[in-house]
Amino acid sequence: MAYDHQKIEREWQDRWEANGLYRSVVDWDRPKHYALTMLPYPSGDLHMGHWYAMTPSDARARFMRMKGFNVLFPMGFDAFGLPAENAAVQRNVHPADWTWDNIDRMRRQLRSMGAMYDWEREAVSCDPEYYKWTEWLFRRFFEGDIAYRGEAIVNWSPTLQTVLANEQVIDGRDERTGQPVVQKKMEQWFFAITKYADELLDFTGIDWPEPVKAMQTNWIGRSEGAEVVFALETGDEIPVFTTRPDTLWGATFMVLAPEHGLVDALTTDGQRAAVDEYRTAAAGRSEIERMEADREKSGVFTGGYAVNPVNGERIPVWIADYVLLSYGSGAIMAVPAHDQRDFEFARQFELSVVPVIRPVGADSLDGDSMLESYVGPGSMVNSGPIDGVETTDAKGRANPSVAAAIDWLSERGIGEEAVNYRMRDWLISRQRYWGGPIPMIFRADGVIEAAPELPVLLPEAPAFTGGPSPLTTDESFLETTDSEGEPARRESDTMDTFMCSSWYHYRYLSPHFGTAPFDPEEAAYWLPVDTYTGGAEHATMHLLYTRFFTKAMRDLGVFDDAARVMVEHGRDPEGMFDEPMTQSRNQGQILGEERPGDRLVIAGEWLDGRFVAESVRVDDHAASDAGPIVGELIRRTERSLQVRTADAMVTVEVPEDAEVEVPGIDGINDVTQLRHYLEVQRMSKSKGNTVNPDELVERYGADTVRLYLMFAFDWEKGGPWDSRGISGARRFIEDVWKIGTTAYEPGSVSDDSSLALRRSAHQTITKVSRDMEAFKWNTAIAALMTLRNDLLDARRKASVDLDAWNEAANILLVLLAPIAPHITEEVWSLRDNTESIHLQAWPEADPKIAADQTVTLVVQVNGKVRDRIDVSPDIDEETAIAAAMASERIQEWLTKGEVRKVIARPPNLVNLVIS
RNA sequence: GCCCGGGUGGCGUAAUAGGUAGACGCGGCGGUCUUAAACACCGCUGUCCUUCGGGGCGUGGGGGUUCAAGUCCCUCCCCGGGCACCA
Repeated sequence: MAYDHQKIEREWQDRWEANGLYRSVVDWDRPKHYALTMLPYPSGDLHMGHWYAMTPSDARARFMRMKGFNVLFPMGFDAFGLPAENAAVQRNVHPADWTWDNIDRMRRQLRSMGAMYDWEREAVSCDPEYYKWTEWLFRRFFEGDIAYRGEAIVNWSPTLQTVLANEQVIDGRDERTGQPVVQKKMEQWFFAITKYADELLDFTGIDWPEPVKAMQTNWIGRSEGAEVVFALETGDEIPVFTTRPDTLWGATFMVLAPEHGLVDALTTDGQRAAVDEYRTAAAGRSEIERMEADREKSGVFTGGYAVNPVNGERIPVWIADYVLLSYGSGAIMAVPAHDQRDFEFARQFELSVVPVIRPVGADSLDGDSMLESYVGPGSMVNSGPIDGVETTDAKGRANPSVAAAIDWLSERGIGEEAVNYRMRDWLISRQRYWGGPIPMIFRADGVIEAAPELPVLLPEAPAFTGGPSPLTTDESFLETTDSEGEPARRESDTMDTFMCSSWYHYRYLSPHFGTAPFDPEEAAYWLPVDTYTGGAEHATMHLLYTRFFTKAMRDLGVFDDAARVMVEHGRDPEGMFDEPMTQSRNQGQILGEERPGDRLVIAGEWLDGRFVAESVRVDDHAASDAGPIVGELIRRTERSLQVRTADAMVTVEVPEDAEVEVPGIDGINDVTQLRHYLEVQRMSKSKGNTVNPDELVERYGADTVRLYLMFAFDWEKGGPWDSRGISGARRFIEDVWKIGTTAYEPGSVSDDSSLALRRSAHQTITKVSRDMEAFKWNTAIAALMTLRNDLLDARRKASVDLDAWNEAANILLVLLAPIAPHITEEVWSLRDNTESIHLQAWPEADPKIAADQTVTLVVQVNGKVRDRIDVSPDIDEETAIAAAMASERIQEWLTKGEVRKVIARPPNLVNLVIS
């Protein structure tokens, strides 16, 4: 019987769905496991990256189920977002239609994976049944003072006509489109994520990848120091945050951000023109320009002065764009002697430099002659009350000089200990149509209140122009009445789509629940998520937001009902709602395959230093002297080719009338049909290096594709696709088919052979169990391939008894079931089993059978392997040494010197040190 | 510049606690089968030397600890990711 993957996979997918094999139901008598994969955006087609992210997590969920857990493994769609609006503008389809069509297509493609998703739990974030509760959460956040309206300088994308959160801006560009972002002052909705900064820095009790924890920690950017108030001569006061209050005595000037509110009042008439000019220039400077490396310090003196509160000195106040309004108070005290930026600024504008730290084991510094700031340890000088105090490299109060300064400042009421964060509050307003409406209304009397009725539905027939959001002009949407029945206006902004994905794992529990975001009965059993997998690119956005959401929901009592149900069932709710996901893992990325360019033979002539082609011919085997230019095509445009010849890189111009010949492509050829070199990079349609999973599934079957993806890469790393390697995966699957479906006929059977096969099988159980627990798919499959090799070897020799054969074959099938669910199910049922293989208990290795009968004792002389001897695994030290000494090969080495030392690690190693 | 990963055959990768480097697969080479090719099957495959017993070298470079280092320490180089005038 031949292996027909198409028939088998289709049939089993239908049967599993029909008999509800993957329905998950609360069962308090069984341990639960909530497995979750980051939900996809319904972009249209499933690509290799989806398969790479989703099939291993499916295998993990299946493994946990066979291990005895009641597993919940849901799937859904992150369905709001910009591409739907772009499609609306470009192709005149409604975003909802475009989105739902894509979801239908992706659901079909997802089914072809053979994953164990419980589709009755599916949630789609653009469904009113879903976004009603996103709005509801916004309202709770508003009532609980987490959501607030604030004015701030925001990142405005002219391309997208919307604002973006800080996290969504990378190198001054929008992380999605790569288009520039400008600074703009606007009133918007924010979430007070900074209230949770300290709790978000605490990762105790959650098993998350170290790099993600590090990235979140860096992103939050906590720094400890003091806030000190400087009085201005105008009578105003400016609070300043500093991590080095101990260096206050060395503060010789102050710098404000150009946008700082007190700049106007401070500026003297004589400086006004210069200040205004600088401020205009700074405002026009894009974020990208401001971040250009090695920029010279720029700034302008305001003409105003402040008083250093620790010594009463009059210090000048400058403005400069190296001080950011968004960090701290937008003002700094400058200590040029001990801060490199301040030092550069001081030298640039000839401001005084006063050292207050004497370096360890060195003379006092000289402010006039020093060449760079000093930031190392030493002792305080010129610092009045803290003179002589030691200063170290430690941060905050752990540094004695900082602690002394803070104490002194607070005693006097000049300043106090303070903590500052790099992270800003989360800006969630988006000037878009295709998102969850922010359920707020602006009353005629100026009061802002929550919409009384939810959901606030998106209008169905928006007018898309490609310009500003259609919601801003849709009167039928905007006109509403407030809680007192008076006319009012709706908020026209929608919510950042990261809001939808911050709580979807709760909606999955009960996607149709009508009275709360989730059913407390389900939540009490399933929460929290036990295993969460996805891409590391979400480390500082999605994964930080979702942690914040859970904590805010907890504090607003959203989980109270679930906690009560937990108690009823004897489960302690303490700590259950502090973090959304207990364990998290990241998969790497599948990149495109490297591809050589065509080998070209080009005829033509040199003209003004350029080569102009008359004919271009593809010939993979052309000798390097077959024409004037022969080499690999590296890059091409419509009229020029870059060719790497044996010794040079040549740019060839191809006029329209040049003759192009590409064998295998009929008709008149042109340069665009030439294949250029492609290095390893991300798969993308425009580069033409995508691999279509649907085609591979049709040709090889989902089981082979799943197996290959899990075998060929270190899952956490990913790497470039290699189209050749998949044949090995297919061969393995076919061997499993043969092993399982072809009757085994024992020949001259030996107990040793039978036991050896059983040993191999039981050792495989141990390895595969350990590897699957740790997401090490490649080594789990390598172990299964070894067992396959042993089974094929046993069949060839016909030397094992039937029981041993069957036991090993069954173990192979059951261990492979999570990775290749269809073929294992089919073979299992062909072997006269009536219950699904996916309901079988995960096998336990019998240590007696798995134990090796002999092990290889390595004998080293001076640390180099000189012989190997088979010995019993429980050999004692004395016997091992004796066996080593007795070896003929070792005897020879022993003649070369005297044994000085013997190290024995029975049963694996004996090392003889001779000299 | 700072913070994380990482560097092992032609390629993807593997190596619980410092103890046989290269498991497993791809590719390659040789053979069987075939009129032939493909498939399948069998064998070999880090590298150099070899009297075919074996020996030298080998995990980015250099140094160190140890009986023993891919693994630990110091230092440098390269690649990937994150952050970056953060007071």
